[in-house]
Amino acid sequence: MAQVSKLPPSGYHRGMTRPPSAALFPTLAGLAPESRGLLERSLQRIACPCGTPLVRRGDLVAGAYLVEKGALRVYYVGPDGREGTLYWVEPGQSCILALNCTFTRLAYPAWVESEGATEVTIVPGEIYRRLFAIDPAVQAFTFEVLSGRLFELMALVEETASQGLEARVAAFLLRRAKGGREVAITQEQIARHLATSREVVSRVLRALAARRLVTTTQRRITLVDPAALGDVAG
Amino acid sequence: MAQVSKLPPSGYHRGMTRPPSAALFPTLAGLAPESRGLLERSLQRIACPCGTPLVRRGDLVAGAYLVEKGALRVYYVGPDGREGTLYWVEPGQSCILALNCTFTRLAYPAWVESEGATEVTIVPGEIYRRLFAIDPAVQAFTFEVLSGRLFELMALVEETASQGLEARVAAFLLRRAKGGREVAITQEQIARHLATSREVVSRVLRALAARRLVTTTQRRITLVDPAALGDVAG
DNA sequence: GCCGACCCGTGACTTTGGTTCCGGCGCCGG
DNA sequence: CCGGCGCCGGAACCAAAGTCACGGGTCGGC
Repeated sequence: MAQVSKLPPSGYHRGMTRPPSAALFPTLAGLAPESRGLLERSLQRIACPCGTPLVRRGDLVAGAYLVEKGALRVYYVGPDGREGTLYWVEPGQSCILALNCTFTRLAYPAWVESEGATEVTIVPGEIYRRLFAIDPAVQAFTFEVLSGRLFELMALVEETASQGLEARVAAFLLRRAKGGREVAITQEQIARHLATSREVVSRVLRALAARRLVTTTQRRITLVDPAALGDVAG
Repeated sequence: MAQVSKLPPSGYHRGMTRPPSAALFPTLAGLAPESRGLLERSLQRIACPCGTPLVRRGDLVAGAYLVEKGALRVYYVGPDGREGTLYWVEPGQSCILALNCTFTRLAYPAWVESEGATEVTIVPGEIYRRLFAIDPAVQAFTFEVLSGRLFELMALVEETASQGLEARVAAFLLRRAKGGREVAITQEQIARHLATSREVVSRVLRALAARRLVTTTQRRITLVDPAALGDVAG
Protein backbone atom coordinates (compact mmCIF):
# COMPACT_ATOMS: atom_id res chain seq x y z
CA MET A 1 0.00 0.00 0.00
CA ALA A 2 2.98 2.21 -0.73
CA GLN A 3 0.92 4.84 -2.53
CA VAL A 4 3.40 5.87 -5.21
CA SER A 5 0.64 7.94 -6.71
CA LYS A 6 0.72 10.28 -9.70
CA LEU A 7 3.44 8.35 -11.46
CA PRO A 8 2.79 8.94 -15.15
CA PRO A 9 1.79 5.91 -17.23
CA SER A 10 5.20 5.98 -18.87
CA GLY A 11 6.44 4.42 -15.65
CA TYR A 12 5.16 1.02 -16.75
CA HIS A 13 7.42 -1.89 -17.22
CA ARG A 14 6.15 -3.19 -20.53
CA GLY A 15 6.60 -5.70 -23.24
CA MET A 16 7.32 -9.00 -21.55
CA THR A 17 5.38 -11.56 -23.52
CA ARG A 18 5.27 -14.29 -20.92
CA PRO A 19 1.91 -16.08 -21.30
CA PRO A 20 -0.75 -15.72 -18.62
CA SER A 21 -0.32 -18.06 -15.71
CA ALA A 22 -2.01 -21.39 -16.38
CA ALA A 23 -2.88 -21.73 -12.73
CA LEU A 24 -4.72 -18.43 -12.72
CA PHE A 25 -6.32 -18.73 -16.14
CA PRO A 26 -7.03 -22.40 -16.84
CA THR A 27 -9.40 -21.38 -19.60
CA LEU A 28 -6.64 -19.92 -21.69
CA ALA A 29 -4.24 -22.74 -20.93
CA GLY A 30 -6.77 -25.17 -22.38
CA LEU A 31 -7.08 -23.44 -25.73
CA ALA A 32 -6.70 -25.25 -29.02
CA PRO A 33 -3.06 -25.04 -30.22
CA GLU A 34 -3.63 -22.61 -33.04
CA SER A 35 -5.67 -20.30 -30.81
CA ARG A 36 -2.97 -20.49 -28.25
CA GLY A 37 -0.35 -19.51 -30.77
CA LEU A 38 -2.43 -16.58 -31.91
CA LEU A 39 -2.85 -15.50 -28.34
CA GLU A 40 0.75 -15.71 -27.28
CA ARG A 41 2.09 -13.76 -30.18
CA SER A 42 -0.08 -10.80 -29.34
CA LEU A 43 0.16 -10.56 -25.59
CA GLN A 44 1.46 -7.58 -23.76
CA ARG A 45 2.30 -7.50 -20.12
CA ILE A 46 2.60 -4.48 -17.92
CA ALA A 47 3.80 -4.18 -14.36
CA CYS A 48 3.07 -1.12 -12.33
CA PRO A 49 3.33 0.11 -8.74
CA CYS A 50 0.41 0.92 -6.48
CA GLY A 51 -1.80 3.75 -7.56
CA THR A 52 -0.95 3.86 -11.23
CA PRO A 53 -3.86 5.20 -13.25
CA LEU A 54 -4.64 2.74 -16.04
CA VAL A 55 -7.94 3.86 -17.48
CA ARG A 56 -9.90 7.08 -17.25
CA ARG A 57 -13.60 7.50 -17.79
CA GLY A 58 -14.18 7.95 -21.46
CA ASP A 59 -11.15 6.02 -22.64
CA LEU A 60 -11.70 3.64 -25.49
CA VAL A 61 -10.18 0.57 -23.97
CA ALA A 62 -9.12 -2.11 -26.39
CA GLY A 63 -8.37 -5.47 -24.91
CA ALA A 64 -9.03 -7.79 -22.04
CA TYR A 65 -7.05 -7.14 -18.89
CA LEU A 66 -6.04 -10.30 -17.07
CA VAL A 67 -4.74 -9.63 -13.59
CA GLU A 68 -1.78 -11.77 -12.54
CA LYS A 69 -0.65 -10.07 -9.36
CA GLY A 70 -1.90 -7.24 -7.20
CA ALA A 71 -5.34 -5.91 -8.08
CA LEU A 72 -7.21 -3.37 -10.13
CA ARG A 73 -9.65 -1.02 -8.53
CA VAL A 74 -12.57 0.13 -10.64
CA TYR A 75 -14.20 3.27 -9.33
CA TYR A 76 -16.28 6.28 -10.19
CA VAL A 77 -15.74 9.93 -9.39
CA GLY A 78 -18.77 12.10 -8.85
CA PRO A 79 -19.03 15.71 -10.02
CA ASP A 80 -18.09 16.93 -6.53
CA GLY A 81 -14.90 14.89 -6.58
CA ARG A 82 -16.18 12.22 -4.26
CA GLU A 83 -15.21 8.76 -5.35
CA GLY A 84 -16.38 5.25 -4.61
CA THR A 85 -15.15 1.89 -5.74
CA LEU A 86 -17.38 -0.30 -7.86
CA TYR A 87 -15.37 -3.49 -7.58
CA TRP A 88 -11.93 -4.98 -7.55
CA VAL A 89 -10.33 -7.20 -10.16
CA GLU A 90 -8.15 -9.73 -8.42
CA PRO A 91 -5.61 -12.23 -9.71
CA GLY A 92 -7.31 -14.74 -12.00
CA GLN A 93 -10.09 -12.31 -12.87
CA SER A 94 -10.46 -10.12 -15.87
CA CYS A 95 -11.37 -6.50 -16.17
CA ILE A 96 -14.70 -6.92 -17.72
CA LEU A 97 -15.45 -3.47 -18.85
CA ALA A 98 -12.38 -3.68 -20.95
CA LEU A 99 -13.97 -6.68 -22.62
CA ASN A 100 -17.09 -4.68 -22.91
CA CYS A 101 -15.46 -1.99 -24.88
CA THR A 102 -13.72 -4.60 -26.94
CA PHE A 103 -17.05 -5.77 -28.24
CA THR A 104 -19.29 -2.80 -28.23
CA ARG A 105 -16.69 -0.11 -28.80
CA LEU A 106 -18.22 2.04 -26.14
CA ALA A 107 -16.18 4.35 -24.00
CA TYR A 108 -15.28 3.07 -20.58
CA PRO A 109 -17.54 4.65 -17.95
CA ALA A 110 -15.22 4.52 -14.96
CA TRP A 111 -11.67 4.87 -13.74
CA VAL A 112 -9.24 2.04 -13.11
CA GLU A 113 -6.05 2.10 -11.12
CA SER A 114 -3.69 -0.48 -9.72
CA GLU A 115 -3.82 -1.35 -6.07
CA GLY A 116 -0.60 -2.79 -4.75
CA ALA A 117 2.24 -3.84 -7.03
CA THR A 118 0.33 -5.17 -9.98
CA GLU A 119 0.98 -7.21 -13.10
CA VAL A 120 -1.52 -7.37 -15.88
CA THR A 121 -1.40 -9.11 -19.22
CA ILE A 122 -3.39 -7.52 -21.96
CA VAL A 123 -5.06 -9.43 -24.76
CA PRO A 124 -5.68 -7.03 -27.64
CA GLY A 125 -9.34 -6.50 -28.45
CA GLU A 126 -9.29 -7.96 -31.92
CA ILE A 127 -7.56 -11.11 -30.76
CA TYR A 128 -9.91 -11.57 -27.87
CA ARG A 129 -12.86 -11.13 -30.15
CA ARG A 130 -11.60 -13.87 -32.44
CA LEU A 131 -10.92 -16.24 -29.58
CA PHE A 132 -14.38 -15.56 -28.22
CA ALA A 133 -15.92 -16.39 -31.58
CA ILE A 134 -14.33 -19.81 -31.91
CA ASP A 135 -13.61 -21.09 -28.45
CA PRO A 136 -16.39 -22.27 -26.13
CA ALA A 137 -14.13 -22.07 -23.10
CA VAL A 138 -13.46 -18.41 -23.77
CA GLN A 139 -17.17 -17.82 -24.21
CA ALA A 140 -17.91 -19.44 -20.90
CA PHE A 141 -15.12 -17.55 -19.16
CA THR A 142 -16.33 -14.26 -20.55
CA PHE A 143 -19.88 -14.99 -19.59
CA GLU A 144 -18.94 -15.90 -16.07
CA VAL A 145 -16.85 -12.84 -15.49
CA LEU A 146 -19.61 -10.61 -16.79
CA SER A 147 -22.37 -12.22 -14.83
CA GLY A 148 -20.27 -12.26 -11.70
CA ARG A 149 -19.78 -8.52 -11.93
CA LEU A 150 -23.47 -8.07 -12.50
CA PHE A 151 -24.27 -9.93 -9.31
CA GLU A 152 -21.70 -7.94 -7.39
CA LEU A 153 -23.07 -4.66 -8.63
CA MET A 154 -26.62 -5.60 -7.81
CA ALA A 155 -25.51 -6.41 -4.30
CA LEU A 156 -23.64 -3.12 -4.13
CA VAL A 157 -26.67 -1.10 -5.15
CA GLU A 158 -28.79 -2.80 -2.56
CA GLU A 159 -26.17 -2.41 0.11
CA THR A 160 -25.56 1.27 -0.43
CA ALA A 161 -29.27 1.99 -0.61
CA SER A 162 -30.50 0.04 2.35
CA GLN A 163 -27.63 -0.24 4.81
CA GLY A 164 -26.37 2.45 7.13
CA LEU A 165 -22.78 3.49 6.98
CA GLU A 166 -21.81 1.51 10.05
CA ALA A 167 -23.00 -1.71 8.45
CA ARG A 168 -21.17 -0.87 5.25
CA VAL A 169 -17.92 -0.17 7.06
CA ALA A 170 -18.24 -3.43 8.96
CA ALA A 171 -18.88 -5.35 5.77
CA PHE A 172 -15.96 -3.64 4.10
CA LEU A 173 -13.58 -4.54 6.89
CA LEU A 174 -14.66 -8.16 6.90
CA ARG A 175 -14.20 -8.44 3.16
CA ARG A 176 -10.78 -6.90 3.39
CA ALA A 177 -9.59 -9.05 6.25
CA LYS A 178 -10.35 -12.16 4.19
CA GLY A 179 -10.78 -14.28 7.27
CA GLY A 180 -7.90 -12.72 9.16
CA ARG A 181 -8.10 -10.03 11.84
CA GLU A 182 -5.87 -7.33 10.46
CA VAL A 183 -6.66 -4.75 7.85
CA ALA A 184 -3.84 -2.47 6.81
CA ILE A 185 -5.61 0.55 5.49
CA THR A 186 -5.96 4.20 6.23
CA GLN A 187 -9.29 5.78 7.19
CA GLU A 188 -8.99 8.13 4.30
CA GLN A 189 -8.86 5.19 1.93
CA ILE A 190 -11.88 3.53 3.48
CA ALA A 191 -13.72 6.78 3.00
CA ARG A 192 -12.84 6.79 -0.67
CA HIS A 193 -13.97 3.23 -1.16
CA LEU A 194 -17.33 3.93 0.43
CA ALA A 195 -17.80 7.36 -1.12
CA THR A 196 -17.87 9.20 2.18
CA SER A 197 -15.49 11.39 4.14
CA ARG A 198 -12.63 10.61 6.47
CA GLU A 199 -14.24 12.19 9.52
CA VAL A 200 -17.33 10.08 9.18
CA VAL A 201 -15.31 6.90 8.91
CA SER A 202 -13.41 7.98 12.00
CA ARG A 203 -16.67 8.49 13.87
CA VAL A 204 -17.99 5.09 12.85
CA LEU A 205 -14.78 3.33 13.83
CA ARG A 206 -14.84 5.10 17.18
CA ALA A 207 -18.35 3.75 17.75
CA LEU A 208 -17.27 0.24 16.79
CA ALA A 209 -14.23 0.53 19.03
CA ALA A 210 -16.41 1.64 21.93
CA ARG A 211 -18.30 -1.62 21.57
CA ARG A 212 -15.04 -3.60 21.51
CA LEU A 213 -15.57 -4.82 17.97
CA VAL A 214 -12.35 -3.34 16.61
CA THR A 215 -9.26 -1.50 17.72
CA THR A 216 -7.53 1.08 15.60
CA THR A 217 -4.00 2.31 15.27
CA GLN A 218 -2.33 4.29 12.54
CA ARG A 219 -2.87 2.64 9.15
CA ARG A 220 -4.21 -0.53 10.70
CA ILE A 221 -7.48 -1.85 12.06
CA THR A 222 -7.78 -5.03 14.09
CA LEU A 223 -11.02 -6.95 14.16
CA VAL A 224 -11.47 -7.91 17.78
CA ASP A 225 -14.81 -9.63 17.34
CA PRO A 226 -15.41 -10.58 13.71
CA ALA A 227 -18.60 -12.46 14.52
CA ALA A 228 -20.26 -9.45 16.13
CA LEU A 229 -18.98 -7.36 13.28
CA GLY A 230 -20.79 -9.75 10.97
CA ASP A 231 -24.03 -9.03 12.80
CA VAL A 232 -23.50 -5.33 12.40
CA ALA A 233 -22.92 -5.85 8.70
CA GLY A 234 -26.28 -7.63 8.53
CA MET B 1 -50.72 0.78 -14.79
CA ALA B 2 -53.90 -0.92 -13.59
CA GLN B 3 -52.20 -2.38 -10.54
CA VAL B 4 -53.87 -5.78 -10.43
CA SER B 5 -51.47 -6.70 -7.69
CA LYS B 6 -51.23 -9.90 -5.67
CA LEU B 7 -52.67 -12.03 -8.42
CA PRO B 8 -51.16 -15.48 -7.93
CA PRO B 9 -48.85 -16.82 -10.67
CA SER B 10 -51.60 -19.20 -11.70
CA GLY B 11 -53.17 -16.20 -13.39
CA TYR B 12 -50.79 -16.53 -16.34
CA HIS B 13 -51.96 -17.19 -19.81
CA ARG B 14 -49.50 -19.82 -20.96
CA GLY B 15 -48.49 -22.13 -23.72
CA MET B 16 -48.79 -20.25 -26.97
CA THR B 17 -45.75 -21.22 -28.98
CA ARG B 18 -45.69 -18.31 -31.36
CA PRO B 19 -42.05 -17.51 -32.13
CA PRO B 20 -40.47 -14.32 -30.83
CA SER B 21 -41.11 -11.30 -32.99
CA ALA B 22 -38.49 -11.00 -35.71
CA ALA B 23 -38.70 -7.24 -35.52
CA LEU B 24 -37.87 -7.24 -31.84
CA PHE B 25 -35.29 -10.02 -31.90
CA PRO B 26 -33.48 -9.94 -35.25
CA THR B 27 -30.74 -12.09 -33.77
CA LEU B 28 -33.05 -15.04 -33.35
CA ALA B 29 -34.72 -14.48 -36.67
CA GLY B 30 -31.36 -14.85 -38.35
CA LEU B 31 -30.53 -18.22 -36.86
CA ALA B 32 -29.45 -21.18 -38.93
CA PRO B 33 -32.48 -23.32 -39.86
CA GLU B 34 -31.74 -26.22 -37.58
CA SER B 35 -31.15 -23.89 -34.64
CA ARG B 36 -34.34 -22.14 -35.42
CA GLY B 37 -36.25 -25.39 -35.42
CA LEU B 38 -34.75 -26.37 -32.10
CA LEU B 39 -35.70 -23.01 -30.70
CA GLU B 40 -39.27 -22.94 -31.89
CA ARG B 41 -40.13 -26.38 -30.62
CA SER B 42 -39.16 -25.43 -27.09
CA LEU B 43 -40.55 -21.95 -26.68
CA GLN B 44 -43.06 -20.99 -24.11
CA ARG B 45 -44.94 -17.78 -24.01
CA ILE B 46 -46.65 -16.22 -21.07
CA ALA B 47 -48.90 -13.20 -20.89
CA CYS B 48 -49.64 -11.55 -17.61
CA PRO B 49 -51.27 -8.39 -16.26
CA CYS B 50 -49.48 -5.60 -14.47
CA GLY B 51 -47.85 -6.48 -11.18
CA THR B 52 -47.57 -10.21 -11.60
CA PRO B 53 -44.62 -11.56 -9.62
CA LEU B 54 -42.45 -13.65 -11.93
CA VAL B 55 -39.27 -14.32 -10.00
CA ARG B 56 -38.38 -14.09 -6.34
CA ARG B 57 -34.94 -13.66 -4.89
CA GLY B 58 -33.42 -17.07 -4.54
CA ASP B 59 -35.34 -18.70 -7.36
CA LEU B 60 -33.35 -20.90 -9.69
CA VAL B 61 -34.42 -19.39 -12.95
CA ALA B 62 -34.00 -21.56 -15.99
CA GLY B 63 -34.26 -19.84 -19.32
CA ALA B 64 -33.89 -16.57 -21.10
CA TYR B 65 -36.81 -14.18 -20.84
CA LEU B 66 -37.47 -12.24 -24.02
CA VAL B 67 -39.87 -9.36 -23.51
CA GLU B 68 -42.35 -8.83 -26.35
CA LYS B 69 -44.78 -6.36 -24.82
CA GLY B 70 -45.01 -4.41 -21.60
CA ALA B 71 -41.94 -4.55 -19.38
CA LEU B 72 -40.27 -6.41 -16.57
CA ARG B 73 -39.12 -4.58 -13.49
CA VAL B 74 -36.10 -6.00 -11.70
CA TYR B 75 -35.82 -4.81 -8.12
CA TYR B 76 -34.44 -5.54 -4.69
CA VAL B 77 -36.14 -5.50 -1.32
CA GLY B 78 -34.11 -4.51 1.69
CA PRO B 79 -34.47 -6.12 5.12
CA ASP B 80 -36.69 -3.23 6.27
CA GLY B 81 -39.06 -3.81 3.38
CA ARG B 82 -37.86 -0.85 1.38
CA GLU B 83 -37.50 -1.62 -2.28
CA GLY B 84 -35.74 -0.05 -5.24
CA THR B 85 -35.66 -0.93 -8.88
CA LEU B 86 -32.40 -2.01 -10.47
CA TYR B 87 -33.50 -1.80 -14.09
CA TRP B 88 -36.29 -2.45 -16.53
CA VAL B 89 -36.39 -5.00 -19.29
CA GLU B 90 -38.25 -3.54 -22.22
CA PRO B 91 -39.54 -5.05 -25.45
CA GLY B 92 -36.63 -6.39 -27.51
CA GLN B 93 -34.46 -6.87 -24.45
CA SER B 94 -33.80 -9.97 -22.46
CA CYS B 95 -33.83 -10.57 -18.77
CA ILE B 96 -30.20 -11.07 -18.31
CA LEU B 97 -30.07 -12.48 -14.89
CA ALA B 98 -32.21 -15.25 -16.14
CA LEU B 99 -29.45 -15.97 -18.64
CA ASN B 100 -27.03 -15.72 -15.84
CA CYS B 101 -28.64 -18.45 -13.89
CA THR B 102 -28.94 -20.46 -17.04
CA PHE B 103 -25.18 -20.66 -17.27
CA THR B 104 -23.89 -20.51 -13.77
CA ARG B 105 -26.80 -22.17 -12.01
CA LEU B 106 -26.75 -19.54 -9.32
CA ALA B 107 -29.87 -18.39 -7.57
CA TYR B 108 -31.40 -15.19 -8.83
CA PRO B 109 -30.53 -12.32 -6.47
CA ALA B 110 -33.51 -10.09 -7.06
CA TRP B 111 -37.23 -9.94 -7.67
CA VAL B 112 -38.91 -9.53 -11.03
CA GLU B 113 -42.46 -8.50 -11.77
CA SER B 114 -44.36 -7.38 -14.82
CA GLU B 115 -45.12 -3.74 -15.34
CA GLY B 116 -48.09 -3.12 -17.55
CA ALA B 117 -49.74 -5.87 -19.56
CA THR B 118 -46.77 -7.97 -20.48
CA GLU B 119 -45.91 -10.79 -22.84
CA VAL B 120 -42.73 -12.76 -22.47
CA THR B 121 -41.40 -15.70 -24.41
CA ILE B 122 -39.16 -18.02 -22.50
CA VAL B 123 -36.30 -19.94 -24.01
CA PRO B 124 -35.49 -22.89 -21.74
CA GLY B 125 -32.03 -22.77 -20.23
CA GLU B 126 -30.65 -25.88 -21.90
CA ILE B 127 -31.78 -24.75 -25.32
CA TYR B 128 -30.35 -21.29 -24.87
CA ARG B 129 -27.09 -22.75 -23.76
CA ARG B 130 -26.86 -24.84 -26.91
CA LEU B 131 -27.71 -21.93 -29.16
CA PHE B 132 -25.12 -19.82 -27.40
CA ALA B 133 -22.48 -22.47 -27.98
CA ILE B 134 -22.95 -22.71 -31.74
CA ASP B 135 -24.28 -19.38 -32.92
CA PRO B 136 -22.12 -16.26 -33.05
CA ALA B 137 -25.17 -14.02 -33.30
CA VAL B 138 -26.53 -15.39 -30.06
CA GLN B 139 -23.15 -14.92 -28.44
CA ALA B 140 -23.03 -11.32 -29.51
CA PHE B 141 -26.61 -10.71 -28.42
CA THR B 142 -25.92 -12.21 -25.03
CA PHE B 143 -22.77 -10.24 -24.60
CA GLU B 144 -24.44 -6.99 -25.50
CA VAL B 145 -27.33 -7.47 -23.16
CA LEU B 146 -24.99 -8.32 -20.32
CA SER B 147 -22.61 -5.48 -20.88
CA GLY B 148 -25.47 -3.05 -21.32
CA ARG B 149 -26.82 -3.99 -17.91
CA LEU B 150 -23.38 -3.63 -16.43
CA PHE B 151 -23.09 -0.08 -17.72
CA GLU B 152 -26.55 0.76 -16.45
CA LEU B 153 -25.79 -0.57 -13.02
CA MET B 154 -22.52 1.30 -12.78
CA ALA B 155 -24.38 4.47 -13.64
CA LEU B 156 -27.02 3.64 -11.06
CA VAL B 157 -24.47 3.15 -8.30
CA GLU B 158 -22.85 6.43 -9.10
CA GLU B 159 -26.15 8.23 -9.33
CA THR B 160 -27.52 7.00 -6.04
CA ALA B 161 -24.27 7.71 -4.27
CA SER B 162 -23.51 11.16 -5.56
CA GLN B 163 -26.80 12.77 -6.51
CA GLY B 164 -29.33 14.25 -4.17
CA LEU B 165 -32.86 12.96 -4.22
CA GLU B 166 -34.17 15.92 -6.16
CA ALA B 167 -31.77 15.22 -9.01
CA ARG B 168 -32.70 11.56 -8.96
CA VAL B 169 -36.42 12.31 -9.11
CA ALA B 170 -35.84 14.69 -11.99
CA ALA B 171 -33.81 12.11 -13.88
CA PHE B 172 -36.43 9.49 -13.21
CA LEU B 173 -39.24 11.64 -14.57
CA LEU B 174 -37.31 12.48 -17.71
CA ARG B 175 -36.53 8.83 -18.36
CA ARG B 176 -40.15 7.91 -17.88
CA ALA B 177 -41.55 10.64 -20.07
CA LYS B 178 -39.42 9.37 -22.98
CA GLY B 179 -39.40 12.72 -24.66
CA GLY B 180 -43.03 13.51 -23.86
CA ARG B 181 -44.34 15.69 -21.05
CA GLU B 182 -46.67 13.37 -19.23
CA VAL B 183 -45.82 10.72 -16.70
CA ALA B 184 -48.69 8.62 -15.42
CA ILE B 185 -47.43 7.38 -12.10
CA THR B 186 -48.27 7.60 -8.46
CA GLN B 187 -45.91 9.18 -5.92
CA GLU B 188 -45.92 5.98 -3.97
CA GLN B 189 -44.56 4.16 -6.99
CA ILE B 190 -41.85 6.71 -7.58
CA ALA B 191 -40.84 6.24 -3.98
CA ARG B 192 -40.55 2.51 -4.50
CA HIS B 193 -38.46 2.90 -7.61
CA LEU B 194 -36.02 5.21 -5.86
CA ALA B 195 -36.00 3.34 -2.56
CA THR B 196 -37.40 6.21 -0.55
CA SER B 197 -40.73 7.11 1.02
CA ARG B 198 -43.88 8.66 -0.34
CA GLU B 199 -43.66 11.75 1.85
CA VAL B 200 -40.19 12.59 0.66
CA VAL B 201 -41.18 12.28 -2.97
CA SER B 202 -44.11 14.53 -2.27
CA ARG B 203 -41.81 17.10 -0.70
CA VAL B 204 -39.44 17.02 -3.66
CA LEU B 205 -42.24 17.36 -6.19
CA ARG B 206 -43.62 20.31 -4.25
CA ALA B 207 -40.24 21.99 -4.51
CA LEU B 208 -40.06 21.31 -8.24
CA ALA B 209 -43.60 22.57 -8.70
CA ALA B 210 -42.76 25.76 -6.80
CA ARG B 211 -40.07 26.42 -9.39
CA ARG B 212 -42.55 25.78 -12.23
CA LEU B 213 -40.68 22.74 -13.48
CA VAL B 214 -43.60 20.35 -13.10
CA THR B 215 -47.25 20.29 -12.16
CA THR B 216 -48.86 17.41 -10.33
CA THR B 217 -52.31 15.95 -10.21
CA GLN B 218 -53.48 12.59 -9.00
CA ARG B 219 -51.55 9.75 -10.68
CA ARG B 220 -50.01 12.09 -13.20
CA ILE B 221 -47.08 14.49 -13.40
CA THR B 222 -46.59 16.97 -16.23
CA LEU B 223 -43.16 18.23 -17.10
CA VAL B 224 -43.58 21.93 -17.65
CA ASP B 225 -39.94 22.66 -18.34
CA PRO B 226 -38.05 19.52 -19.34
CA ALA B 227 -34.88 21.43 -20.14
CA ALA B 228 -34.61 22.95 -16.68
CA LEU B 229 -35.46 19.57 -15.26
CA GLY B 230 -32.50 18.22 -17.16
CA ASP B 231 -30.25 20.74 -15.43
CA VAL B 232 -31.58 19.65 -12.06
CA ALA B 233 -30.85 16.06 -12.99
CA GLY B 234 -27.26 17.07 -13.75
C1' DG C 1 -75.21 10.91 -3.42
C1' DC C 2 -72.59 8.44 -0.23
C1' DC C 3 -68.91 5.41 1.26
C1' DG C 4 -64.51 3.38 1.21
C1' DA C 5 -60.07 2.97 -0.88
C1' DC C 6 -56.47 5.18 -2.67
C1' DC C 7 -53.90 9.23 -3.24
C1' DC C 8 -51.79 13.46 -1.92
C1' DG C 9 -50.28 17.84 1.09
C1' DT C 10 -48.08 19.27 4.96
C1' DG C 11 -46.02 20.32 9.38
C1' DA C 12 -43.12 18.75 13.30
C1' DC C 13 -39.64 15.90 14.74
C1' DT C 14 -35.64 12.53 14.56
C1' DT C 15 -31.77 10.46 12.55
C1' DT C 16 -27.99 10.14 9.68
C1' DG C 17 -24.41 11.67 7.53
C1' DG C 18 -21.49 15.61 5.74
C1' DT C 19 -18.63 19.84 6.98
C1' DT C 20 -15.63 22.71 9.51
C1' DC C 21 -12.21 23.32 12.51
C1' DC C 22 -8.77 22.27 15.58
C1' DG C 23 -5.42 19.78 18.19
C1' DG C 24 -2.52 15.87 19.00
C1' DC C 25 0.25 11.90 17.86
C1' DG C 26 3.89 9.44 15.46
C1' DC C 27 7.25 8.99 12.26
C1' DC C 28 10.93 10.49 9.24
C1' DG C 29 14.39 13.51 7.51
C1' DG C 30 17.20 17.22 8.41
C1' DC D 1 16.60 17.31 18.62
C1' DC D 2 13.32 19.50 15.96
C1' DG D 3 10.18 20.62 12.29
C1' DG D 4 7.03 18.80 8.86
C1' DC D 5 3.72 15.97 7.28
C1' DG D 6 0.51 12.41 7.11
C1' DC D 7 -2.87 10.33 9.93
C1' DC D 8 -6.24 10.25 13.53
C1' DG D 9 -9.66 11.90 17.49
C1' DG D 10 -13.17 14.69 18.44
C1' DA D 11 -16.58 18.66 19.10
C1' DA D 12 -20.01 21.71 17.05
C1' DC D 13 -22.76 22.58 13.56
C1' DC D 14 -25.59 21.89 9.41
C1' DA D 15 -28.20 19.75 5.70
C1' DA D 16 -30.68 16.03 3.72
C1' DA D 17 -33.65 12.59 4.18
C1' DG D 18 -36.64 9.42 6.82
C1' DT D 19 -40.68 9.15 10.13
C1' DC D 20 -45.06 10.28 12.34
C1' DA D 21 -49.40 12.08 12.47
C1' DC D 22 -53.20 13.95 10.49
C1' DG D 23 -56.47 15.85 7.32
C1' DG D 24 -58.32 16.55 3.06
C1' DG D 25 -59.00 15.27 -2.04
C1' DT D 26 -60.50 12.20 -5.80
C1' DC D 27 -62.63 8.53 -7.81
C1' DG D 28 -65.20 4.47 -8.59
C1' DG D 29 -68.86 1.46 -7.13
C1' DC D 30 -73.12 0.73 -4.98
